[in-house]
Amino acid sequence: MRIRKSTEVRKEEIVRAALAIVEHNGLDKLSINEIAAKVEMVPAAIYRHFTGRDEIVAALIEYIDKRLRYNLSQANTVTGTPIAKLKALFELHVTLLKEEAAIPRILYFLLSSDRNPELKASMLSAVGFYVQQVKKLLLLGQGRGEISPDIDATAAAMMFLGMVQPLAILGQVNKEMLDDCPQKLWQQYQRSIAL
Amino acid sequence: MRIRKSTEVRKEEIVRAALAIVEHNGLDKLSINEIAAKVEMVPAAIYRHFTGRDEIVAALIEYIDKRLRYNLSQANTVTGTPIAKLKALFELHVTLLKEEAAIPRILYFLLSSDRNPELKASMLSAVGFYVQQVKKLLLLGQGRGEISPDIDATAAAMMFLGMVQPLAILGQVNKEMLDDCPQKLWQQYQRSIAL
DNA sequence: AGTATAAGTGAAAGTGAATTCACATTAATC
DNA sequence: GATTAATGTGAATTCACTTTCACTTATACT
Repeated sequence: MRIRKSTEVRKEEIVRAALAIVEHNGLDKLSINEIAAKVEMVPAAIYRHFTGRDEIVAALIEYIDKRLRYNLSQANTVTGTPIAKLKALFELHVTLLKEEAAIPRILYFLLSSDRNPELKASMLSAVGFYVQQVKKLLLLGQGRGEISPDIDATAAAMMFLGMVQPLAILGQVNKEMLDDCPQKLWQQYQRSIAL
Repeated sequence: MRIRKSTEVRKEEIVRAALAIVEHNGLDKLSINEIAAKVEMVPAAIYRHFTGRDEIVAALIEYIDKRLRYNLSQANTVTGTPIAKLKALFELHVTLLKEEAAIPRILYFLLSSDRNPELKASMLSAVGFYVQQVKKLLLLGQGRGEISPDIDATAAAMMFLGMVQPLAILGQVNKEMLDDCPQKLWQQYQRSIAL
C-alpha cells in the first residue's frame, strides 16, 4: 500500500483512466483490472469508490453530458446570428471529438447494446437534450429569417448530429480526415439550411 | 438428436438467429448459447458449422456487405439522373434499416470496439466501399451539371451516410420517427447539393 | 443393405472478469 | 497519543461464457 487519496480524487482518476482505456480498446474491453492497473491500485480497491463497473460507466456518461452542455453554453455566448452560434457549436464539437476520442465509442457502444437499459437511456437522454438545443437554435434562426422556413427543424437538428458522426467513424481510418473535412461539411450544412 | 440438416442450411439458420438476437440484445450479448437455443441445437453443435463466435460475426458482416451492395446495384438500375439514383439509394437504405435493425447495432459495436481488429477492418471496408460508390454518383452528377460543383464530393458522401445514422439512433426512441423524418432529411440533403 | 461421413450430443475443461470479504494501514479527529 | 473512519490489499468465490472431445446416430452414396 503506497499512497492514499481521497475518494474525490480517486473518482476522477478512475474516470480519466477509464476514458483512456476506452479510447484505445473500446468500452467492451473496459475492465476493473485494467482500470486498477492504470491508477495503480488493486482491483478490489476500485470498489471503495464505485459500487461496480456500471457505476463507472454511468460516470463516463455524466462526463460526456457535462462536456456537451458546456459546449452548448459556450456556443450560446457567441455573439451573432443563430447560424454563427451553430457554427461555433460545430467547431467545438469537432474539437471535443478530437481530444476525447472515447466519446463516440462510448456512445456507439451503449446505443448498440441493451445490456443495461438504464445506462442506455441516460446516454440517449443526453444526446436527446443536445439535439433539442440545436433545434432551438434552428428555430430561432428561422424566426429571424436567417434560415429557410422550408426546412424541418427536427430533421435539420438530426442532420447536425449526423454530420459529425461519420467523422468519428471514418476518422479512425484517416486521422487527417479530421482536419480537412469539417470545414467542407459545415459549408454543405450551411447550404442545406440557407435561404 | 431430432432433426439433422445440411451445413448450408444450418449456417443460414445460425446467421438469422444471430441477427434476431443482436436486434434484441445487442452484439455484446450474442452468445453461442443463445444462438444454439434459437436454432434448437446444443451449443457444441454450432461448432460443426462455424469455427467459433468470431466466424459467426464475420458472417454477419458479410451479410451486411451483401445487402449494401445489393442496394447499390438496385439504385444504379434506376433510370434518371444521378440524383434520382441517390434518392433511390437513400430510400432503400431506410427500408433496410427498418427491416434489419440489427445492422446499425453490429456496425456501431464493431466500430466502437477493438476486441477483434480484423472484424473491425472488414466492417470498415464494407462501409468505405459504400461511401465510395455514393461519391461516384455525386461526381457523376457534378459532371453532368446537376449537382453544385462547389461542394466536396467526399464530404457530401459522408454526409449521405451521416444522414441516416441519427435515424438509427433516435429511431430507437421514436419508432414513428422512421416514417416521418426520412423525406424531410432527403429534402434537406437535396438542398445541400443542389445547384 | 452396408458403410462412410457429416451432423448432433453431453460432459467437462478452460477462461476472463466482477465481486466479496476479512484483514491491514493510513490519515484525520479528539 | 489514542481512536476511528476511510482507504488499500490478497485471496477466494462466483459466474457466464467459449471451446474441446469422445461418443452417437442420421443420411447419402455405392
